[in-house]
Amino acid sequence: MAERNGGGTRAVVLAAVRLFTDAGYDATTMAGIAEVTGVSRRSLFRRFGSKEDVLFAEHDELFETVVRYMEASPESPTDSVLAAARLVFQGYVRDPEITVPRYRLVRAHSRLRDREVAMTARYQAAFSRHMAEAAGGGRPSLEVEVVASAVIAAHNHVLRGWLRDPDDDGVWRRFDEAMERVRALAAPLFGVPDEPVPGRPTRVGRDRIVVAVYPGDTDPDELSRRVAETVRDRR
Amino acid sequence: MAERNGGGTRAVVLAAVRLFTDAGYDATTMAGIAEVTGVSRRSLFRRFGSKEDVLFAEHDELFETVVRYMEASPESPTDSVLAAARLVFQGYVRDPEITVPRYRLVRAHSRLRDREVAMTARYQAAFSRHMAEAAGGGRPSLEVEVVASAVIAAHNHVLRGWLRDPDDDGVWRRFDEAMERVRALAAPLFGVPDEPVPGRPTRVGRDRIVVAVYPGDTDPDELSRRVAETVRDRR
DNA sequence: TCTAGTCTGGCACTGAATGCCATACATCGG
DNA sequence: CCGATGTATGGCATTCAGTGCCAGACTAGA
Repeated sequence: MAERNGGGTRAVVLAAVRLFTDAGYDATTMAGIAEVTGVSRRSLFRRFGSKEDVLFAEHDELFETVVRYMEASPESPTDSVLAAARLVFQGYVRDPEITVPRYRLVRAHSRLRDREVAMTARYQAAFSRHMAEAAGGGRPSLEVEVVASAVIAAHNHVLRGWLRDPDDDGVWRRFDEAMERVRALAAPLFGVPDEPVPGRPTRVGRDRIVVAVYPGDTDPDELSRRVAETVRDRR
Repeated sequence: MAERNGGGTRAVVLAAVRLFTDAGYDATTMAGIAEVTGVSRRSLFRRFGSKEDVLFAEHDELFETVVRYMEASPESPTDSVLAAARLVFQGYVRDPEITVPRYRLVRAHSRLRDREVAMTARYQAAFSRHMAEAAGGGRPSLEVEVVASAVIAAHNHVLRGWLRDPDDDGVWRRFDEAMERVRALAAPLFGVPDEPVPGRPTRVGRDRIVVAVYPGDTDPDELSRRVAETVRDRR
């Protein structure tokens, strides 16, 4: 047996990441990780479940944390989802020692890429569920799922930028901007009672935004008349 | 050696699906599939690559087809993406013999679920790339990625409904409605030059839709005046 | 007919993943 | 202090996915 040193989970993950990046993911065996860390091969499987899960162990913990946080959040469903996304982002940015090399590995191996994608899908599902439950339970509506996917897409867009250049300073500003744009996108979706009927302007959101949707060939005078009418009605 | 019958790829897939649903995915071995289909174990791996890929072989073909179609499409990038999504949907609906039992398997096994999710992520990436190239190349912008994710989310929303109840008639109507809503969502994102500035109405899309975004407390008269003005300008 | 290229099956091997059992260790009631 | 109980660990054996290698069958073309 090798010497007893790297017992901590995080130490094992770090050692594994180092092996993966140095020798290659496929070339690194669980026996090799066992040898380096001093943890037996069998125990590695017990603690992490699989070779991939060694690489994503930290991320799994993050997921648990974020979901618990989101479900306990007192804010509106949209706000708690956005806050949760911020937590996820923070989980990455705060730990570049693992997330950055992992990103490189993920880009190179399609199997790992699938695993990473699956993680974000889990977040998306959790976000959808959270918003659906706040909206009275049942299955997530189309709007809810679109918003959840938009949050994830925006998150990943900014995140990938950071992963390519972890020294960039403006990440947090860009992240918050992206989330604000998603919020603006989401607002009309939730405000519309049934569906955005073309030709019928609809006041949306208690006090934030008005959105009007018309066929492009609507007569301008007729259009402005209808808009004014609707806005006045609900004022 | 077993008798030489199920040589065709589709026949192999169907046999495998049957085995998976009858005996369970984990309990079914590649040797078992080889025995039933009369194709040798070695050839199964050569043709499909892995056990999972047997289940998703048809889907991989579909992906190739859809991407080729989309890239050759003469329509606007948004339209060709929506048409591509329609093709994907058709790929599912037209082949319930495989897609429906696969859905059940995917729901039960997290590994297969990850694989399924990875497929939709591939579509999303292809959609993003297509729109990004049409917009002058380079990396996909935030807007492009959000729209691609919304298309996928809407597609999956309707698809899951159908997979739960494949006998439902109204699928295509609901699919087209969902896509129209995504189109309405996408229009303002692409039409606005920089970001959706509150208070400045913007004409979007050559001849389809007008969307105006304002702060909720905008004076109704001022609002209708601006809308009319903008619409007239670009007419 | 000979040949080059392609597809297939059989065989052996690596390595991930799991079940089983024995052991070390910590915790707690006596 | 000690035995009992629960838990984490290591070692061992086994199954099975996945791959490299080689031999034979089949096809197309000179």
